[in-house]
This record gives sequence, structure tokens and C-alpha cells, in this order.
Amino acid sequence: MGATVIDVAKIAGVSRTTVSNVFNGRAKCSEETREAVLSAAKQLGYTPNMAAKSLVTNQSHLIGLLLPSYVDNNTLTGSPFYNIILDGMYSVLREDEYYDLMIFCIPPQRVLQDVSAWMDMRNVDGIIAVGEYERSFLDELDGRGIPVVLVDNYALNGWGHFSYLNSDDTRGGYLATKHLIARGFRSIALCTSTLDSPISHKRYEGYRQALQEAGYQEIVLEKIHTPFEGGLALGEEAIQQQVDAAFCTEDMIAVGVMNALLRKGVRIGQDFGLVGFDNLNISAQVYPGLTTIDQNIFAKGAIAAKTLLDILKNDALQGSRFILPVVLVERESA
Amino acid sequence: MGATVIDVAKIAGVSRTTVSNVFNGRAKCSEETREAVLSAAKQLGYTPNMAAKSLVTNQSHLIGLLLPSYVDNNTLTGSPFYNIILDGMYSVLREDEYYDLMIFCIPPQRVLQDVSAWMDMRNVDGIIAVGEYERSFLDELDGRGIPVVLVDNYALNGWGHFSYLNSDDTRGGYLATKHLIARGFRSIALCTSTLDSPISHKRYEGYRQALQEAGYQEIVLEKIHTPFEGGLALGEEAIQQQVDAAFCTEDMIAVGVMNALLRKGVRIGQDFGLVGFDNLNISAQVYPGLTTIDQNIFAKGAIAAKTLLDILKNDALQGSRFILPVVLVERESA
DNA sequence: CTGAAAGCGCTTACAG
DNA sequence: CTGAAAGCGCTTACAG
Repeated sequence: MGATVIDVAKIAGVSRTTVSNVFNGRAKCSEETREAVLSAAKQLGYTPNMAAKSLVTNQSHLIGLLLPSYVDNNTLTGSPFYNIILDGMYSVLREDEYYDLMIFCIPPQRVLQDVSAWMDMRNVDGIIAVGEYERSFLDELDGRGIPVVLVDNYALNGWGHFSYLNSDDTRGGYLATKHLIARGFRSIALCTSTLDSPISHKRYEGYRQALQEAGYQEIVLEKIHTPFEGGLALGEEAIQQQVDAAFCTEDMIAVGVMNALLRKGVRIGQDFGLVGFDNLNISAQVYPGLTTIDQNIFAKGAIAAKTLLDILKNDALQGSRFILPVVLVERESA
Repeated sequence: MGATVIDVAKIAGVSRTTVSNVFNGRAKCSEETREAVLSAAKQLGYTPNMAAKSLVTNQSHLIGLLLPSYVDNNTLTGSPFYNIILDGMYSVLREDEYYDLMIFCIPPQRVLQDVSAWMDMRNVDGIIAVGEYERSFLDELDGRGIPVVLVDNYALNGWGHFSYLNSDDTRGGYLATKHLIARGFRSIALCTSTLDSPISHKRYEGYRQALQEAGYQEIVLEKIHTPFEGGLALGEEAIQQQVDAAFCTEDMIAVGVMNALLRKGVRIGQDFGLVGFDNLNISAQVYPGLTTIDQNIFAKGAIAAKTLLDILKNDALQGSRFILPVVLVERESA
């Protein structure tokens, strides 16, 4: 609130250097000195000022979290995915009170340049970036020289400061489609926003592979929109095309499809098989429950944070690529 | 990235004071000097370092956001409420690139003392606190001398640095219950986690008032749990008690109740009337759609942020109390 | 309209 | 094991 290292030094009867040393465990010092400093600090309610500390050490202990934009600008609201991944990150950061997260939601109008200036201004020690970004922006990120953890980004290697974290998207698509086939469905559509997104494309590849193995035909239904609303439209489409099952590349799309079908009186699980991807809370909350691919988003957030912290503390190397396993969670929809 | 005020001064051929003046619009200066400084800054890619700035001005341009704990520690995942309110806050902060948010999720084990030290360390300029807190912690918050905006907190007045933001919870409870009565339901339960929470209690008061006016009996069903799981149990309870309608104090509870009832073959909307509170996205995504009380959470977040910024800029006074209107959104569940 | 000097609260070689 | 001194990048009276 006000006490500085000088106040503590005065009361403890030592120099500021010693106070600093005690707090940072730098130089050895006698046990008495240590205790004198600590008790003086406690008495004064002393807390080191990060701004001052940051200025001299050039470490802000701040992590920048980059989140992609959404159609309607409300990144967080758009999908529960972000909640969960944030909770995962905080679960790790909490144990390391030292590091704080600063979120940069990047809406379409906000030029990436602004974001860059922002990171300069706050002097972030590291970055976690979720989703896909322009190549030139990635170049710039890498150019900062600080560690970056990329989550759900399928950019190829070649940068020195990036580490990658993905789910096994292809396998997820494969497992989902295999399950629908095993359940006896024969006309299985893929419902997605757009296959232009690398992540959707990976999931599509798994879908295609499973269909090929079974000798079935692929039916790709795309609809660019916010996930739920897109799903609503895709549900109508699925009925028109007379497919009897769908693998959706996101749970929220599946929830939209389900809603559209229930409205038409289709019995989900019997007449129509539906599998999502993510295992968001909502997939267990709708009725009938949604069968889906669990990608453990919470762990993803935790691992992203852990990876970055380890690199910052020189406990890990940059450049790793980590792929999280996925698993099918069977509920009532297929 | 590296350029300092000195580098800029050198290139522009002026003193650091002048550079600082130009950037902060402090003293008047000739147009030529201004341009020289600006172009030098641009050339060098200069961005003022917040840590240094903060150290001398004693303003961090950091806002601390306090979020309450959840049963399972995963604050954000627990309810989509937080997404939306965050989006609302960011919508305001984005226009004011200068301010950043730092989130403090407060799980049960994290002593409030730690949080306090944290705010000291980061030297936050202001605080937004969502939910209820211990009286002693509120005392301490007020004692910091920085502005605090309390959201969904029903603590009484008496502190000098607090401003309050609430929804019209009582009216919401009243509207919801009135609606169920008008729909012809006669045995209307209130489903909630606990009436010990002031916010639930306010909603309960509206419920009670409406019932009294109609001469109906109140039936309070409580279940302390995460909202959805609690709702599941409350749904069972509602069937046993043979009530024919329920007003739930949160949408997520209502979603749980709905799930439990659908599972028993109850036709929601016809056999059973259900009204929630919040108007989360999920209330429009489940089938049948959930009738609910809209409290415009996005606006709540935006207003909270705006209120704090205005106070920080001396454009507004502390101590205001703002109550947001609520409105009933009719869907299919009642 | 512009600049020299002091200082914000801390850490970091360096000397003792 | 401990301390005096310089310095991190900025702003702020104050003088001119």
C-alpha cells in the first residue's frame, strides 16, 4: 500500500540490498538478518512493487493471451470453449501467483498492429495464442523473441520461438464417424462452419478416412455462421438431404442440429445419429445427451500454461509439439 | 521492443521532456516539434513502457476483476454468466486500450489476504468485484482507497469507495411468477441453490409477492450444488411434490430441471411450466426453449467497466447505485 | 515553447 | 555475509 524496500530496511536495520536479497533468495545471509527483514516486512505489510521490479529485471510476469475474433465480436460468449480453457490456465497460474494473464480479444476491426503495440507496452514475458493467425502476424510474434505457445494452430514449423499444442483432431473425426457406422447409420453427413479452417479440415480427414474404409459416400454440409445458428440451418439441410446421421465438428453446431431436428419430431439417437466434438458441459445438459469427442479442454489450458511457465523458467525447451489424445464419450444421441 | 524515450529524443533532436509532453499532450508545443517527435517515434517503433510510466505516475492502468469461487473451483466453466459479463467489460475496455483487466478467480482455499497482496503487488487502479464477499474483506477493499464497483452484491451502504450495480432481482422473480400464474399453473415451486444468497433471496421475494397476490401457497425447493446438477435433483423433487410449475433462480438450474423432467416424459410447457433467470444463450438452445428473465448480462459488464473508468477519469462520482431493468422473454417452456 | 535534474521502487554487479 | 552506487524508462515541477 505504501511501504517500500527502504522502509523495511530501516526497521530491520539493514540495507535495501539485503532486503532485496532476502525476498529473492539471492545471496546467502544469516538467519537473524533474514528474520529481521521478514518480520519488518510483515509489520509494515510490505509487498514488492511489480512495476519497479519489472522495470529493472525486464520481466513483467505478465502473460498475454490472444483469443481469435468471433463473428459478433463477443469472443467469450460465442463458445463455452474459452471458459474451460481459461479455467485450465488459471488452475496452473494460481499455483504460481507470480504470473498474471492479460487477455487480448482480437475482434476483426482491431488491427494486429495494435495488439503488437499492446504487448510492447505491457512488456509481456510470453504469449499463448489460441487459433489461427495471419502468417505475417506469426512472423512478428516470433520476432519478439519471447516464447509463444500456439494452441489449435496448424501452422507449419519454421519459427524458433513457438511451441504447439493440438488435439488429435483427425483421430477424433475418425472415432466419431466409426461410431456412427457401427451404430448402423449409412448416410452420414459432416456438418461444419467451413473446411477452410485447418482444424475443421483435420476433423474432416478423419471422417473421410472412416467413410472410405466402410465404402460409404461423403456428404459435406458447410454453413458459415456462429456455431449454434449454423447448426440450426445445417439441421434443416440434413433433413432435406435425407441423411440419417451427422458428425459435427463442434458441439455447439451439434446442439443447433439437434434443436432443428427435435423441432421436426425426429427422434435423435434412433432415427438420426448425432456426434459432436469438444465435450462441452452443454453436451451433457441437453436432452437427449450428445455423444461427442472429448478433447479435454481444461487439460489443454493447463498444459498450455504449464508449457509456457516451464519455458520461462528454463525448465523446458521451446519448439515442442504436443498432441492431446481424444476419446469418444457415448451418450444418447448416437 | 527496445526504443526508449531517449532514443526518440535523440532522433527528433529534442529533450526527453518534450517527447513525454508530446505523448501525453501535457504542455503546448510547436507543430514542428510535435511532428518531429511523432515521426521519430514511428521510425523507431517506440511504445511507452507502462512499467516505467506506472512507477512514476502511480497509475498502473490495471483493473482487478474479482470473481467468486465455485463449488468445483472452475469459476468460469461453472456458468456462462461469466463469459457474457466479461465480453461486456471488454467491449468497453477495447475502446480504451489503455486499461487492462486482470482476473482474480477466488477459489475457497485462496485466502482473501493473498488476493489483497496481489492487488498491492500489481497496484491496480480500480476493482470490479462480482458477487458476495465477507464483510471484513469489503472493509479492506474500501480501505485501499481506490474505486470499487460491486456487481450483484447486496451489502448495505456505509463504505466510501464503492459503487453498486444490480439487476432488479425482485421484480424478475415477480414477473416470472406472475407469468406462470397467468399461464394457469397453480402449484408453483421456487427452485434455487440456497436462499442464504442475497441475490436468490431477492428473487424469492418477488416470487412470494406474486403468489401472495394470487393467494397461492409457496413451495421452496433448495439444493446446494453446481447449478445444473442441483437442477437435476430439484427436478426429481418437483415431480415427487407434484408441483406443476417452477421458477428457477438461475437458467442453469432450470436447464437441469428441464432435463430431469424430459427424462420422465413430462411435456414441458404443457404439463409443466418452467421459467428461468438470466437469459443465457443456452436458454434459447435447449428444446423446448426456456422462458426466462433477461437481465442483460452483457450490458451489466459494460456498465460496470464504464462506471469504473468514468470514476478513474474523474468523470463520475463514487457511491452510485444502479439497478438494471429486467424483462421476461417468452419461449416454449411456459 | 523547451530542457536539466530529481525521483518513482526496485535490482545488480561490485567492493569490502 | 552485507552495503553504497548506479541505473531500469519514464514524468514532473521548475527554470529559462
